[in-house]
Amino acid sequence: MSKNELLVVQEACHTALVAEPLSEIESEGLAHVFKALADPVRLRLFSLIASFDGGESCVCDLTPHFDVSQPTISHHLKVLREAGLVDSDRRATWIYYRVRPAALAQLSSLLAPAATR
Amino acid sequence: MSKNELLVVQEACHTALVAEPLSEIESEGLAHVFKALADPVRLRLFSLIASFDGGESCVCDLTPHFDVSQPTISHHLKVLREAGLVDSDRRATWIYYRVRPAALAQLSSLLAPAATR
DNA sequence: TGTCAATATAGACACATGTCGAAGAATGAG
DNA sequence: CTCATTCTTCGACATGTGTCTATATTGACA
Repeated sequence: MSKNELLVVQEACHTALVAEPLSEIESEGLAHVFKALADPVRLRLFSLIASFDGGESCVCDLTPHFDVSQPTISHHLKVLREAGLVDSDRRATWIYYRVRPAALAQLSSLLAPAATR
Repeated sequence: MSKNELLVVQEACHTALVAEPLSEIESEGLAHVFKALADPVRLRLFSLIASFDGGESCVCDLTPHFDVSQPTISHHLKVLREAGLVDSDRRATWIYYRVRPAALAQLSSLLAPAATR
C-alpha cells in the first residue's frame, strides 16, 4: 500500500492538475502525498529539515522545536518518509532525515497552472 | 477560522518551503490548504473542474463522475472553496465552480525547491 | 557484559473526517 | 402559487488520525 508513494507522483503523466482529469488511481496516490503535508507539525518538520545546514538533520535536533512528544515526532517522520517526501539513514546512534528535492519538484510542477490557459 | 485560507498562502513570505523554517502560524494555514487537496474525491473534483471547457463546471456535471452521493460532492466542494482553491457563483438554477489559478501558482512556487541548493 | 542515549514501535484514547439519507433553500417554469 | 430541479445544510455514524505513555531496539562505550 505504501511502498513508495513518490512513485505515484512520478508515474503520473499529468503535467498539471488542471490539464486533464485525474484518474481514480492517480488521485488516490496523490492524495496520500498531500495528506502527508496536511498537518502543521509535519509541514514544520519538513521545512525545518530542509532548512538545516546540509539539508539534513537528526531527530534530536528537530524535537526541541515542538511541543509534542518524541514518539509523536517519530510518527510524523514516518508518515513523511512513507510518502516519499524525506529519506533517512542511520549514522551511529543518530538517524538523519533529509528532504527529497525530486518529490517537491514533481508536486510543484503538478500544481503549476498550465501555460496555455 | 476559515474566512479565506488562500490569504495564508499569499501572506506567507516563504518563497519556498525549503528556504527557511515555517512559523507555527504559517504551518497551520498551509496545512489547511493541503488538507483540502488530501482527498481523492476532492483532487478529482478539482482537476475535473479545471479541465472543463472554460475552466468551470456546474455541480450537476461533476456528480455523475463519482460514486458518492450528491450531498457528499457538495461537502467536498465547500472544503475546496473554503481553502480558497475554487470559486463559485450561481447562474439561474445552477452553481458554477471554477479554479483559482492564483492559489495553485502560490502553492506551486512554495513547493518549488529553492534554486540555490 | 551492562548501561546509557537516541529512535522506533505498540497500544490506547479523544477527536476529526468522509459518508449517507432526510430535509431545507433558491430558482425558474407553468 | 405550486411544482420540479439544483444545490446546500443537518444529524448521525463508522473510520481515520494525532497524541500520549510504556516498551522495545539499536549502537556506543566503559
